[in-house]
Amino acid sequence: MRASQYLIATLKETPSDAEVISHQLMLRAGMIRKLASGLYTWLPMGLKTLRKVEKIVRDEMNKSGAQEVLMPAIQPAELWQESGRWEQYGPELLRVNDRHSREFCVGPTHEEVITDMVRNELQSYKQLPVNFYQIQTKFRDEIRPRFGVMRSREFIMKDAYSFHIGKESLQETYDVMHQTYVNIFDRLGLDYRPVQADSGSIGGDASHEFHVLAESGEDDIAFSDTSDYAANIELAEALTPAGELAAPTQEMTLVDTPDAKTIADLVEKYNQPIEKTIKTLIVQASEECEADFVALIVRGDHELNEIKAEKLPQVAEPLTMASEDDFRDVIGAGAGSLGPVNLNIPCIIDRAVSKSSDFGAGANIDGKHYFGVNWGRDVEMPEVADLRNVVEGDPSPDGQGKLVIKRGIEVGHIFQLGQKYSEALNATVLDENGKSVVMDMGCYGIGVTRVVAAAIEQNNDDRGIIWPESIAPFTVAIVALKYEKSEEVRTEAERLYEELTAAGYDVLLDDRAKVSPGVKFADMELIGIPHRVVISDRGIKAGTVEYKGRRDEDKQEVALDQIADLLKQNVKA
RNA sequence: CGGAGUGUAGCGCAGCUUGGUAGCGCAUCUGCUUUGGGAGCAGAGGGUCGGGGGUUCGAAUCCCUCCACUCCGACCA
Repeated sequence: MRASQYLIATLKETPSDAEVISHQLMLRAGMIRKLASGLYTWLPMGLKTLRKVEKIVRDEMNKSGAQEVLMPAIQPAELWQESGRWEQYGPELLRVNDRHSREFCVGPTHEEVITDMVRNELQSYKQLPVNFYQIQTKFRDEIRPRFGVMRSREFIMKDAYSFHIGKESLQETYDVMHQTYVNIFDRLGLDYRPVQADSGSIGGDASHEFHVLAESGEDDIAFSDTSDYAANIELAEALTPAGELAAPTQEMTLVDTPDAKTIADLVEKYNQPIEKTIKTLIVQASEECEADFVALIVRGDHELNEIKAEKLPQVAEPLTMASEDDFRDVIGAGAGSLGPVNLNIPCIIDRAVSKSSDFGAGANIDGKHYFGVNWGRDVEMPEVADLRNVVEGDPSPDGQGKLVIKRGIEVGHIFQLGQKYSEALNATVLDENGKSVVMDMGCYGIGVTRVVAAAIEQNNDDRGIIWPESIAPFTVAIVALKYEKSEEVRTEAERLYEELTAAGYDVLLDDRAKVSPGVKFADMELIGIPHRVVISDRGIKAGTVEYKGRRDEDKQEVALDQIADLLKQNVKA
C-alpha cells in the first residue's frame, strides 16, 4: 500500500476524552473514531489489524473442527421469552420494535438463536458433537462505556456453541477449545493467562477466562508463584489460616469510641492493629432465612467477595447491602458501631476472622466498641465461610506457593453451559435407543475488538504502538525520503516495495510528497509498524539503506542488494 | 441511576467573573523556499459559540430548559 493513497489519519495531540493508553493511541494512530458513546468507526488502519485478528481466530477455529455460521444481529423477542432472559437480562439488552410493533432485541449474545437453529437442524446423536461459531457484531447497552473499544457498546465477538450428548463429550470439546484459545493467543503474540472463573450470569458449570496481562485491566487475577494455579479473584478460594485459634490474653472491655466510624479510625485513634479489627456488613437475607438481615464479618484489612457472599443460602440474590435506615431499628445501632457481640440477627464470619483473637468490634451501641473480644469466651463462634477476596501473599488454594495478584483484561471466556438453554428451548436429539435426550452445551467467546485494544495496552512506548508482527496493520514500512524529488530514491523504493509485496509482505510505502522526514518517522512509529526501512539519497550514494525494528535501540546500515533478503529471513510474510 | 464536570473551526484550547460585531496553536488550501526526527515565509478558507426559550438597545458571556459527552460512584460499616 502507498501512504499517498491511504488514509493516514494520525493526530499529533491526544483527544481529551481518551483515558487509557490504548484508546489514546488508537485515536492518534488513526485506527478508530468515535461516533457516539460506546460506538466507534474503524478507519482503514484499524480495520486492517482487526481483520488480522479475525483471520487468526477463524484459522484456529476451523482447525479445531468448528463450523462457521453467521446469525442475525437482530433477534426476535419470542426466543428470549422462551429462555426466560427477556425478563432476566435487564437494561443491558437493547430492545427495539419493528413497524408492526413486534418486539426484537439487538443480540448481546446468541445462545437462543443457535439453540433454535440446532433444535431445527439436528435430529440424531450421530450428528453430535458439533461446534458452530461466528464472528459477528454484538450490542450491550453498558451502564458506562469507557476506554474506547475496550468496553464499547457495539463490538465484534467470536462466539462458538458446541452441542453434545453427555458431560464427557462436552468436556472433550471444552478441552479442545481451551487448547484452541491457547493457540490463538500464542499466535496473536500476547502475554496472557487462562484462569479459573466464575460462570456468572450465563450460568453453567466449568469456566475459564483468558486474560491479557496489563496494568489497566479491570479484573484482578490471582496466581500461584510456584504452580500454574490461576483464578479470577472472584473465584480464588481464601483458605483458613493455619494453626489453632490463639488463647485470649485480654479481657473484653467496652470502650467509648464516639469518633470512630471507620476501620481507619480504630487503627489511628485507638491503636488497634488492622488485622485485629473486623468489618460487620449487613445484607438482605434470603427467604429461607428466618431474619430479614444477615451480618457478614470480614477482617478490617480484607474485602468482602460479593460472589462468594451471594452463594450463601442465607443471603438474598442478588447481594443487596441493607441501608442504615433499614437495620438501625432491628440492631439498635448504626454503621460504624456494629459487631458480633449481642447481635440479634444471624451472623456469618470469614475463615480468617474465625482465627482472630483479642479483636476489636462494634458493640451494637452507637459510639461504642468492644476491644479484646474472643470467640467462645465472649461470644459464641458463628458459622464460618469463605467470604473475602484473596490478597497478595495468601497461600495458593492448590497448596503450592503463595498468591500474586495482577491486573488482566478479559479477552476470552469459555463455559460448560450444561442444559440451561437446550432444556429451556427443548433442543433434543434421538439417542441410540431412539429416546429423545436434551443436548449438553458449551459456549466459547473471544472479544475480537477488545483483543486489538488489549494488544496495544500491552505493547506501546512513548512514541506509539508496537504491534506484534502477526497483527500489525503493515509489517514493513518503507520510508522514502524526498520520494517526489529524487529519482534514485523513487527507483529503489519502488523496487523494494514490489519485491516484498510480491513475496507476500504487507508493506506500507511512505511516498507522501512534501512530508518532512520527521513526520514520516513519527507516523510510522505511532502506527506501530514493526520493521522500518529508510531509503534516502545519502544512503543510495553509499549503496545502503537503513533498517530499524520498532523495538530496536539502534539503526543498522544494510547494503541495497541485501535488505530484501534480510527481511525475508527475519520477518514472516 | 447518584455525584462532579465539559460543550467555542477537523484536533487541543483561551475568551465567560465584569454583556459591546469570536481568538490562539496545530491541521487544511495556494505560492515560494526547505527535506534524516512532527520545517520557514507570505497569503487564504473554515464557526447555528451543543439546541430551544428568556432578560437586554445588544448575549459565547446573565437566567430557564432540553440535549450530548467525559469522569467518579453504585463495597459500606
